[in-house]
Order: sequence, then C-alpha cells, then structure tokens
Amino acid sequence: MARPRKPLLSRERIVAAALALVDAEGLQAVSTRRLAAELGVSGPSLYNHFATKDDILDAAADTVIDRVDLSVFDDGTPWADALAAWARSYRAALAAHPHIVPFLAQGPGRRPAGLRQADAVFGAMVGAGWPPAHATRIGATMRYFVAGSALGSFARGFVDDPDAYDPRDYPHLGQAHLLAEHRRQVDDGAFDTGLRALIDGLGLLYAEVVAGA
Amino acid sequence: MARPRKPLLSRERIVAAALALVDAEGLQAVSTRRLAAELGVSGPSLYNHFATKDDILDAAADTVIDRVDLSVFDDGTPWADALAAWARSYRAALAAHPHIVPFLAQGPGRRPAGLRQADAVFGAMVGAGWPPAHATRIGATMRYFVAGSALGSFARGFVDDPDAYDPRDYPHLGQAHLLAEHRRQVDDGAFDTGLRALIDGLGLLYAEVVAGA
DNA sequence: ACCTGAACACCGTTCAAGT
DNA sequence: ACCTGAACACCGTTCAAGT
Repeated sequence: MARPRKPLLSRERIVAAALALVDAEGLQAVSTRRLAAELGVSGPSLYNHFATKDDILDAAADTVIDRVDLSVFDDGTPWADALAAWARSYRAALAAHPHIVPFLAQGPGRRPAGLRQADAVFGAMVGAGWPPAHATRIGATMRYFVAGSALGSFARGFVDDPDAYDPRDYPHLGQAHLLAEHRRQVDDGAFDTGLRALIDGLGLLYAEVVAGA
Repeated sequence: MARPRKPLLSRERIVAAALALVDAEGLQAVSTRRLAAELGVSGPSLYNHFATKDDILDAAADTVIDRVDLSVFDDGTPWADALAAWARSYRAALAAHPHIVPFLAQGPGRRPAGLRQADAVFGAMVGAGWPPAHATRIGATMRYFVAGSALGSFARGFVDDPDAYDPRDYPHLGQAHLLAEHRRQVDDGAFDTGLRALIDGLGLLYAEVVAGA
C-alpha cells in the first residue's frame, strides 16, 4: 500500500505496543518484526519513527519511570518521609512492569524521566539542609537499593527445581527451595527492612552532618 | 577433522574464554560463533559441553560471584563489620568484571555461588542472634544494594553528550553533564554513604529486635 | 513523509555425518 | 564422545521503490 494518507504509526502507538508486549510476553518476545505485526505494519516501518529497537525500549522504560510520584519532594514532607514515599512509589512503578526491569538495568540510556527524578531528589535534599555532595549520594543510594530490589524481586527468582541443589552444600538453607514459593514475602520483607534501615541510618548521618557541627 | 583423540574443549576453557571475551568487548560480543572462533572450533561444538549460550554465561557469572570473600562470616568478625566487609568484597568482584553485571542482573539462574553466599550470610546473622526471618531479609537487602550500585556504577552511565538534555528541564542539576566525568567518584561516595547508613540502620534495628525485648 | 518487500549480515540451535 | 558443515528459523537494519 506504500504511504497511507494518514500515518499508520506514531511514536506513542509504538511505545504503548512495545510496553504491552513486554508486559504480556517478556523482553525476548519483542522483535521488530513481532512488534510491527502487533501494530499491523511491516518490520522496517518502525525505523521511520525510531532509530533503533533499543530506542523504542528506552522510550517504553521512560514511561514506566515517569509514573513514579515525585510530589512528596515538593509539598513540605520531611526529607526522610519523602525519601521513603518516593522509594515505595518507585518500587511500585517497577513492580507494575516487571519484565522491563532487566532492560532498565542495562543502563540509563536516553531516559529523561530518570534525570527528572535525580533532579527532584537532589533539590529536596539540599532544601532540607544536606550538603550537595551528600544530596547526590543519597539519591544514588536510594536508586541502588530500589533498582537492586526490583531485580532481585521481579527477575525470575531462585531455581524452582528442588533437585537443582543439594541441601548439604548449603547447611543453613535446608529448605531453600521453599524460597521460590515464599519469594514474594521474603522480597517484600527485605524491602521494608532495608528501606527502614537505610532511612534510619541516614537520620543518624543527618544528625551528625547537618544538625550537629 | 571430526573428533580429535584429545578433546579440544572443556567447560573450563569455554567459561574462561567467555569471561575474557565479555571483559574485553562486552556482552554483545559474545555469540556462539564468535566464542567458538576464539577457541579455535566451530560454533556447534559448544553444544557438546553446554546446553545453551545462557548456561555458558551463567557459569562465567558464577566464577565472578565465587571470588567474593565469605571468610568474614566464619572468623568471629562482629556481624556488622562482617556485612560491610562482605559488601565491599562483593562490589570489588563485580567491579573486576563490569560488563557481565547486566547479565547477572537478569536473574540468579543456575549459579551455585549465589546460594553459597546466601547461606553464609544467613548462618552468620542467625549466629549473631538475629531471628531467621530477619537474617534472610538482611542478606537480601545487602544484595539489593550491592547489585543496584554495581548496575548504577558500571553499566554505562549518564549520557555523555551534553546536548542530550536542556538544563532548564532539571533546575537543580545545572551541570549534570559533568556527572559523566565525575561518575566514578559519585558512585564510590554513594556506595560508602549508603553502606554506612544501611549498617548503622541495621544496628538500630538490632538493638530493638535482639538486644532489647 | 511514510510504508513496502527484498536483501544483508548476522543470530542460537539442531542434526546427520564423520572418526 | 566430540567435532564438523549444512540447514532452520529467526534476528536488527538498510535501501530502493512506491505513493
């Protein structure tokens, strides 16, 4: 049919279809031909709107990050509570699209939402009295923890096959295979415990660096 | 030449060559044909020793994790110091092979070293008096943080092209493009700050959960 | 400007054939 | 048992051709 009078595709439609496909069938289901088929066009058509396949996935990942709630950094919430609320919103945004997390992990790429996030955290921490160098590190630290927990949690977990390991090799993990079942609870618990420890630890540092001196 | 009298390949040789190739040229340089060429054989030969390409990369990743020093969990080091030493050794092991980190992030797969690690941490924390549920969470929390920081640090960082973002979009990150340059320092600082906060926060929790009650 | 089919240079993996 | 070349069913991407 060659060129239609009204474009069949748009960046928005492509990104939405890519994210839907990732959600439904996982990252490896996304090939340019498959994605194009999903959109009712042929493979090369996508290259009229994006330079590469990775750019498409970057844009999809950006829409995920863009749903993270940053309003707590702007509404007078105390810094420690704001960090905790942000971390929970961040985790929830990733949990809503677990299959794209491993792609996100491959590097920030060209994703403006990540920068907006870094900017909001940095501004709020400096506003709360943290020295700029600390503000940068705090934002990064929280990202590390949330990203790491998302990977550990949502990326497929421990081997489900109990025969995969001999309990004698892991004296303390006698029922380790149960972890596959109870994984979600372990992960949620670890996230809560770690988040609390991080925030409390930063509170101690704040007393020393900002309130003290 | 068909079958040689002495095998040309072994799992060890394949894994070593795979890790060397990942280190030298990155994950995407590893194709079965390329890896086989590096070993002086043809592509399909690898399938006599591994079922899939991912199994090869899993084995390579396992050798990386296997270099993490777990001795601090067995030599009477106080639990908090042991956790910190382990985290630093873990980070150092990943930093030595930065290009394999994104693969590691795709899930634990079949990597016994990861289980040995979880077992050692769990055993030491329980030995220090932590309730088992907490011991599990602490191990996971630390893994989240180290893995997240490795991804944030070693996976290629912020966009290096200053034109990629308009400073007006990120009011607090005026010289954000400098982050590319100073990234290593920021990452190391964030790791130190985060690790300290985590350990200190866990210390508070310990006082409440174990020492108190 | 935006879509198409054909084509290029790859992939991971299977398999029959060789020793 | 362990290697080979040929083959299958794919890839991401380019490009000339069509409107």
